[in-house]
Amino acid sequence: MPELPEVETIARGVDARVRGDRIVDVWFGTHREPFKTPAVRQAEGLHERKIVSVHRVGKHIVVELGGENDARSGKKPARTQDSAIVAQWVVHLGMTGRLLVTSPDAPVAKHTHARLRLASGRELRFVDPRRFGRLDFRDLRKGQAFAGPGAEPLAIEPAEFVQLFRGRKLAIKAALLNQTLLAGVGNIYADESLFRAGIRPRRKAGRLTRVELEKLRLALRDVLEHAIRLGGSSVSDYVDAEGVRGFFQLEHCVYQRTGEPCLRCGSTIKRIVVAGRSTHYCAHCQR
DNA sequence: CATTTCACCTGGTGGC
DNA sequence: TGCCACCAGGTGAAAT
Repeated sequence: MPELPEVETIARGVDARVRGDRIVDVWFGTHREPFKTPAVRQAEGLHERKIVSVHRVGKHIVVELGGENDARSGKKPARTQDSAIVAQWVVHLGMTGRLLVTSPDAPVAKHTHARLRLASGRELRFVDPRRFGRLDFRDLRKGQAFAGPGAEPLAIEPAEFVQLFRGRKLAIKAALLNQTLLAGVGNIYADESLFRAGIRPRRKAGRLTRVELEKLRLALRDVLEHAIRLGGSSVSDYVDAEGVRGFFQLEHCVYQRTGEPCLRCGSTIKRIVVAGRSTHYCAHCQR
């Protein structure tokens, strides 16, 4: 489901609704859980924490947590140092994951794997039919702070961008999808940015010129920023934290437009497979 | 090490 | 209506 613009949209929406709230009850499903940290340990760590903020790192959603969760020992939670971040809940949505803020009496969707009841009465729910998503709890006092791999496509400078691909023999499309190089780019925005930069997906990453790479960096940044403004791409079932669809799918130039005319030159959009992923491009506009 | 392939899942779609 | 093949926005382990 989600690439950088969708994850950014969701993180902003969740942040707006749960920032400052407190987790008062935690429920995890048990059926082959998509969890990095065992559900029991996550539930213990999340209980009675304050949600300080929610933001995006690459395709990950990081929930910053404060407060002492000593409710289990019967003591009242400490209120003084609430805003100091002591832990993180890291959510990766995989292909079909959703992070939803609901009212407590909203019907529980099939494939709901986690429910966090909040002091405000709302619930934060993780739903993921395909179970490619991951949930992870990190205790900062144990030095487990989350650091996403890869550079941020919205912030990377020209020289660093060039350096990422130097000497690499893999296809530029495959390189864009590699999260340890750039974090957050997936299949849609790889295809769309390569179209806008006029570069064929199968070109070897290390053979691109400095000028081409700068065109690509700017195309990627523009496409991602534009998509964020439109709330992401709703290709099948993607929705934001409120269940609202995005609109960038209406602006796709090549992605899932196989056989249709190129919006720029009119020639037919082709579909090939690169790095095991379907890849869409215009053979006339991309060289 | 760099790169490629494939398994992991459920669900939707379109052909017959 | 049903059955089946194929496709799907992501990763990371295993193979090359």
